Amino acid sequence: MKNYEIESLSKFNTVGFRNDLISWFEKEQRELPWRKDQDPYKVWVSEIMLQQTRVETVIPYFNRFIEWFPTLEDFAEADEEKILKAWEGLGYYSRVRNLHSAVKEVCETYNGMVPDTPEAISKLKGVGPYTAGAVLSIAYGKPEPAVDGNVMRVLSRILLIEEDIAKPRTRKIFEEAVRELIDHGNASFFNQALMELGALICTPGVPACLLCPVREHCVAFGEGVQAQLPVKTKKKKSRAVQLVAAILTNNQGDLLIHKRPANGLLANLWEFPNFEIHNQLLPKREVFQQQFLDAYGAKPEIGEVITKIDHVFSHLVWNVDTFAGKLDESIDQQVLDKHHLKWVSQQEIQDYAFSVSHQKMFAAYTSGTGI
DNA sequence: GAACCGTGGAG
DNA sequence: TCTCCAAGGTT
Repeated sequence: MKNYEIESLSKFNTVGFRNDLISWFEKEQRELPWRKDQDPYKVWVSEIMLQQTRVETVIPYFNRFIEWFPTLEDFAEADEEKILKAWEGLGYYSRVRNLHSAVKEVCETYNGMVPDTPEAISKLKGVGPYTAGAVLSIAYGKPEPAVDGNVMRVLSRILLIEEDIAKPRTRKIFEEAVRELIDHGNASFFNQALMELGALICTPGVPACLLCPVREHCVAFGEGVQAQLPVKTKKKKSRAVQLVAAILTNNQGDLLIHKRPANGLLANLWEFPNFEIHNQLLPKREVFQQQFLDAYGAKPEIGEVITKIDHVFSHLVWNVDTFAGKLDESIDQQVLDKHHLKWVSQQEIQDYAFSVSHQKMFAAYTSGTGI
């Protein structure tokens, strides 16, 4: 049953479209590290990394990841600190924790074989409808749709679909379209070709239609409306959060770091002690001192601001005033453990995964000059 | 369904 | 500077 009839699909030259699309892909596809073989583990890792992330960004992370964890078993056995370090700077860190959990599940429940059915693979943590279809088609050749932003943009133009692609329910319309169009003999190339076309030719804004291998099939191009598609409503703007942070040293020159909670923003990553500023009545230095004292029972000496950081997340902004300071009085080990605090040397700090915002603070601290 | 969850690059 | 975005998923 379908609740949306795609007008142009009845008289659409499906076979011609498939052939033109796949022929183009065979000739023009980029050489990418995850295309060297069809190891389901590597395909899976690449698809998770590529979620909301550009190919050029992913390439070095993928190569290092496979060096560190060549097989599914290697990754399953890795500790949490190491997997977060492998993901440091990539963003959306729940991806790697979910992947780790799912890979361990595959080792225990599926004897180390990545599932090859939609039902089984979709139950794995972090594997949604797109990733399920991508792994099934690319690694196993199964004719399952893998509808991402590229596919929705490309098909919205080819088939002149004007549904709002920002709405979750719209994805189902495109999945139905792909089920009609997909090449059952080469689902892997068909799905990859749709995405590659979206990345290289059928781009947002003004697409390169003169270079497009399937423009004769494209309804939007025929009507000259390709630049108006896809229809996508805007997201609302993010809120700002004021923070005060400090890089604190003790008498041995060690640095105080804090492990973030297991859930929420930047979960399980390390950071320098920081607090949210709710009301701006006191100088920020004193806000930090007071909050630190209330939280941990010690009062640091705080120097000058070493850097002001505006860090943009997907749905909020941090404005962080960062100080350098000293903490002469020692904090009891039990208190450190309870609050997930730790003293580390400047050498040891390299082994801990930090968010980019805190890497910026540390860079300002080590460069000494600040600002 | 809307909000949450990162980052860096392009226009 | 600002907006949008890039191979989404979870709650």
